[in-house]
Amino acid sequence: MANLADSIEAYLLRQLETQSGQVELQRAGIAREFACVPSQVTYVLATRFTLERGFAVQSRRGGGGFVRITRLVSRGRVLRDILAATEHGLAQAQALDYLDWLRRDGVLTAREVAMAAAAMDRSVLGVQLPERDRLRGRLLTAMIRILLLPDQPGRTSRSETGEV
Amino acid sequence: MANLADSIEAYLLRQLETQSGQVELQRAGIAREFACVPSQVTYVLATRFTLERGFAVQSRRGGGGFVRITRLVSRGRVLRDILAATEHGLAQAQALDYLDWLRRDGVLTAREVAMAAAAMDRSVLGVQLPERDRLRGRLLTAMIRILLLPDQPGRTSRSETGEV
DNA sequence: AATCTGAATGTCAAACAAAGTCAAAGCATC
DNA sequence: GATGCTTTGACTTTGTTTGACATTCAGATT
Repeated sequence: MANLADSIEAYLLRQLETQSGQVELQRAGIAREFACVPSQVTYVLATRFTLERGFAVQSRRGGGGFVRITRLVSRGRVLRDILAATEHGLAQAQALDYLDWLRRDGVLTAREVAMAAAAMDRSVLGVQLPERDRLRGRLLTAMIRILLLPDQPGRTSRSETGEV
Repeated sequence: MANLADSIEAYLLRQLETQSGQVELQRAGIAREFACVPSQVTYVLATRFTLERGFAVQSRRGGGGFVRITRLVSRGRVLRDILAATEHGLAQAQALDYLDWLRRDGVLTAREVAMAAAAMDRSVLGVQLPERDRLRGRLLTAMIRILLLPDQPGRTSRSETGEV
């Protein structure tokens, strides 16, 4: 248990504990504290602070750059099932079922469902079939995930790469 | 996130808020207030207060010179541009600008914007570049179009179930 | 009128500051 | 000894800050 990645993970979890579920840090700063290369931190984020484990990571490069970790509000098992199922592709009919379910559960509004459904329509996706279902899966995952963030980060200007 | 450009942007947005949508200032003055070079202000104006984001910047040099920022209003054009995006394809940054626009204009809620933005992220789309922008264009068009259709669910809450 | 002058803003590229990627090397574990 | 996590580092990409220099304008002076 005494490996670097685990230590960094533990440290970040502690931070998340004290701040309430959201922490903003500098990759290089953490790297200095743990005397390791910055990409080690990236590794920890990529392997430990994933969607499946209930975290979202956002970041920005350049001067004043940062990495922000957010613990998602859990919506229980069903949601997790959807996210899991979704990873390996998703047929249109299935997607519609999920959306309907999410609406009844109060996770999504009717408008949001309409939007998501429109986006996942096969004619819109365009790609050919094995890949199409995968793309649809990625779309639904991404959309649900973002809505699970406790507080919508009010669009900070430029890109802010999504990074799981 | 304590970088200069963001601070200046925030300051200017506050100004715009108090004045109703139009503010006139001196580049050198702002620069003094923030203890930075004047061109820093130019940078902020160039990256944040663009036409795409719904601002117009006018200025005059020389004695009595000034910089005037105006917040534009006109949803017609944006919608038209968006719907046209299907054909031409749409870069991610451009898409975000459109969304932000629509939110300020009251067409979309913050959640809807977040959702659409998540769906259009390059990492989610996955496809390679010439096609990726086209796909993004189709997505946004489809999502917006569905909301514009008559007899779609209206823009009213989903409240009671509260919290994401 | 024409010119001078000083007060503004504009431009552009270089330096700086982050974070992201990816593959290769290192280490456990079965 | 094959497999799968970790660790490292070189390189890339994105975003910010600075400064030197150019341009433009209003008003004062000829």
